[in-house]
Amino acid sequence: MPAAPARTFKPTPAGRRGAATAERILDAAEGLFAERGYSATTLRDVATRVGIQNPSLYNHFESKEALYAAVLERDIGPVLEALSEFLLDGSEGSGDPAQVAERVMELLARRPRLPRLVAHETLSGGDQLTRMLREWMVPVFARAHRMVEISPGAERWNPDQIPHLVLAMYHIVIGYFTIAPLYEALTGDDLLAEQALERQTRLLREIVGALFTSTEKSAG
Amino acid sequence: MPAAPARTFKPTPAGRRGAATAERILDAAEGLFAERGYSATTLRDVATRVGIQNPSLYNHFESKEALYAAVLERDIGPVLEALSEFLLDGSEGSGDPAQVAERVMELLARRPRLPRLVAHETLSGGDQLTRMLREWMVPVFARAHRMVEISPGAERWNPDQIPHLVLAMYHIVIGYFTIAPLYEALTGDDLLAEQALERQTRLLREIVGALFTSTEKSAG
Amino acid sequence: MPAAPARTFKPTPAGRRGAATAERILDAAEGLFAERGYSATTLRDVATRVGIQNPSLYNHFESKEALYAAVLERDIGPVLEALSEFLLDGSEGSGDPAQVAERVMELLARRPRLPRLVAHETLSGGDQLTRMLREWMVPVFARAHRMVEISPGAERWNPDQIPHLVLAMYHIVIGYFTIAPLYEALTGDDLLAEQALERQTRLLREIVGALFTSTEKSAG
Amino acid sequence: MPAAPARTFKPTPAGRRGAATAERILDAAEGLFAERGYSATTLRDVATRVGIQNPSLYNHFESKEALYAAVLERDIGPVLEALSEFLLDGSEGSGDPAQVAERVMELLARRPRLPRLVAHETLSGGDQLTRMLREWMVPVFARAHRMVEISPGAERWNPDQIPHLVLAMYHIVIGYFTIAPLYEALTGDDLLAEQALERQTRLLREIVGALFTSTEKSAG
DNA sequence: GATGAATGAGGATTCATTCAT
DNA sequence: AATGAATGAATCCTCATTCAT
Repeated sequence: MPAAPARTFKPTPAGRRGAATAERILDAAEGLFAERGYSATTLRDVATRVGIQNPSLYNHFESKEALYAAVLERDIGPVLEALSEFLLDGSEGSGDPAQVAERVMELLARRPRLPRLVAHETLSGGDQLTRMLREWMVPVFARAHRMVEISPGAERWNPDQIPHLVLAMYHIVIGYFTIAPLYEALTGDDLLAEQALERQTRLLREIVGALFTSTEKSAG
Repeated sequence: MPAAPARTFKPTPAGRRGAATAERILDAAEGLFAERGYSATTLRDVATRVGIQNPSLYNHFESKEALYAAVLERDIGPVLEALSEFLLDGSEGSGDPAQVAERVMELLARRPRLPRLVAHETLSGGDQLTRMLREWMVPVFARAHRMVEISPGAERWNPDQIPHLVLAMYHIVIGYFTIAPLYEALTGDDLLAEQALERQTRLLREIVGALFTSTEKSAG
Repeated sequence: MPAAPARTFKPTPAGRRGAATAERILDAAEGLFAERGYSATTLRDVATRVGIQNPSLYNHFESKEALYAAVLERDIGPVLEALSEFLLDGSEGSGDPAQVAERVMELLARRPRLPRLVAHETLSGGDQLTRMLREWMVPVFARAHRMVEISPGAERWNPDQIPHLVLAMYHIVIGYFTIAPLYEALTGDDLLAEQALERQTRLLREIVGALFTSTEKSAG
Repeated sequence: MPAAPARTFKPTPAGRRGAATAERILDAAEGLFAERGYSATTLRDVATRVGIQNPSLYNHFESKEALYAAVLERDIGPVLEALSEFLLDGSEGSGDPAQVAERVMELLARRPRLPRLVAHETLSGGDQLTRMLREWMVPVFARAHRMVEISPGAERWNPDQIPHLVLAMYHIVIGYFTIAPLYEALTGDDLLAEQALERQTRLLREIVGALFTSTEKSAG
């Protein structure tokens, strides 16, 4: 991981507006990487968005790749961490798919660009960059897998379908955020608006309810 | 390397070389664009994969963008067309979500790189290139929307949830194919293997069944 | 000089409109070279203007340079030849600057693109291509030089001014045709229209009259 | 190699290298554009002549066209400005064709590459680039036009010949400088040598004298 | 910490030319 | 005689990166 001197404290070290430069670079980069992906994003774009000259980026990050890694880490890290925590610490509801879904929606709603970053990453293939993702994804998927196995309606699923089911849930969630910009361009509706997010959360709850609940009972 | 129908019988009979060059270029480009997306794909890569020199591409396509458009058209066109046909002709089962899902899986299974192309496209934003996608997506989504509205169990959903529901189904399907390479890299399992595809189809059917079926009755 | 099989006789060897292809190529090339000069003219432009495919040019001319040379030869050749003839054969009036000027105007008026070709050539420097020009220019200039020397009023000029004087006349004539397109773009007036050409001829005659006439009076 | 003020005292003190790089680029470009015209000049040639790597040009000019425009502006601007000033301020002699001619010769003698630039421009047609030229040319020509009208001897010319007359003078002047390199290649004489320039100035004065002087006698 | 200048590598594209058909 | 396909060389330009200031 790069030099990312994130979390400096100096409150705007003179002349600098708002956050420390490194942070502002991360913000700009996050936006651009999320919009266009890694290779379609140029450092000049990033610098321009920050309002600095592009060589200045190198005072904060060793390379484009390092910057990208820093963005991923900053963004994905906390979310996956929070999720892991919730899931693995056995917090209340951590075993209930519905509550997990809700929690994930909550987390992502606050970082709506993250899913696009992840999507770009997973699309662009399994290079080294994904290492981080892998490290976090694998255990989370494993946990989700177990969660499904022990959920009420588990008997409904063939064991070898469970990974597919987990993937399906994953795609519903990630895809929703990912497609938001295009959806807005097409329909004019903002999927990231609070109301829409609530609708989606409710939908998710219902889907989970329909899938992970003992059919007979839940119906009875 | 994909199914690229390269290696025609005659091992390039020295001279008739360019027989179906355009087609071979499209194949190569399809693969690369699907793997890496537009901007991460260089024309040199394409040319190399075809086994020609990169300026030769210009004998067949006017520009990188034109090549990309041609790939999209060749790939997406027929599938969406087939789908539209199926959906709009009122063919048998065209109103049944389960059968539609099945049909879509069938179509995509034969062109597994297509979903990645679409994913790259929808991710990279609403440029002009997506026009084609839009033109096809919008009516298909509209149709899906209507289909849900009249499906049994429709009363379970809030009207404004239906678009979300359609998106969810869309993402389950597209996401599955999209993540296949990464999934294989992570777990060793090939989601595009016949068995896996069958599992996914069955899963889809069950999900659809669970979601688009009158609850009371199915319960009763 | 190239293979330029100019002057074929076959009257349109089947399917071909109008002149033989080689001639049509020369026409197109003449126009483009005159407009844009050698390096700004592409063979594709030429071919397009002829209505053929650019490799076909090579059936008629060995190379771009050969084509250029052929154009120059076809265009400049006859004019300079006619001029030389007129000048050197001692035709009537061949020693009278006014009549020479008139004759030159006459010749150029019929080939108004020629001066631009010459201008491009003389501008683009003394490469090999100019050889032909040199071969023709030098004797003509020499002749003009002598003509001035023996003209009435010659005593008005310093001997070492005579080359300058010849150049001046040359530039008045060549420049007039050369600037025609720009002039038209700027003012809307077509310098190549018959009336304008007449005006210019008259002007030339008067200038020559004023410069190459015994100055006894003006001196007296 | 031209007057390029390269080789500043400090032999490029390693680091401050780029001192007046932009200026040196303009010098090099001026030379090449004047020699060969726009499209025959490659940026690599320019860079090589400057002694830098060709992408470095882009640190100083946005594109080849921008560089070209900058050259034109730097070169043509001041001269036309000086000329305009002289002509329009009613400076002493600004109404006297002979003195104007002299002044122009003076100005051009100091920037002998300028006429070639102008010639290339006027030859290569009326693209946008010529805008600057047009803007300057039109009023200057208009002024010259008026000047001729009120000069003694004006009654000798038909009103509609006056533009032709102005053009003729223009071509004598511009053509002289333009043909210098070729002339030297052909004859060995350098038209830009001081002596030659004086001869040409004198010639010009005499021509103007002969043309713009009350001709009562010659007419009578 | 910021930046102007420089650059090697590469990227899309054009061009003149060749060759087999 | 014409052309579709192919190509080496070159062109303009971009990009990530370095370095001295």
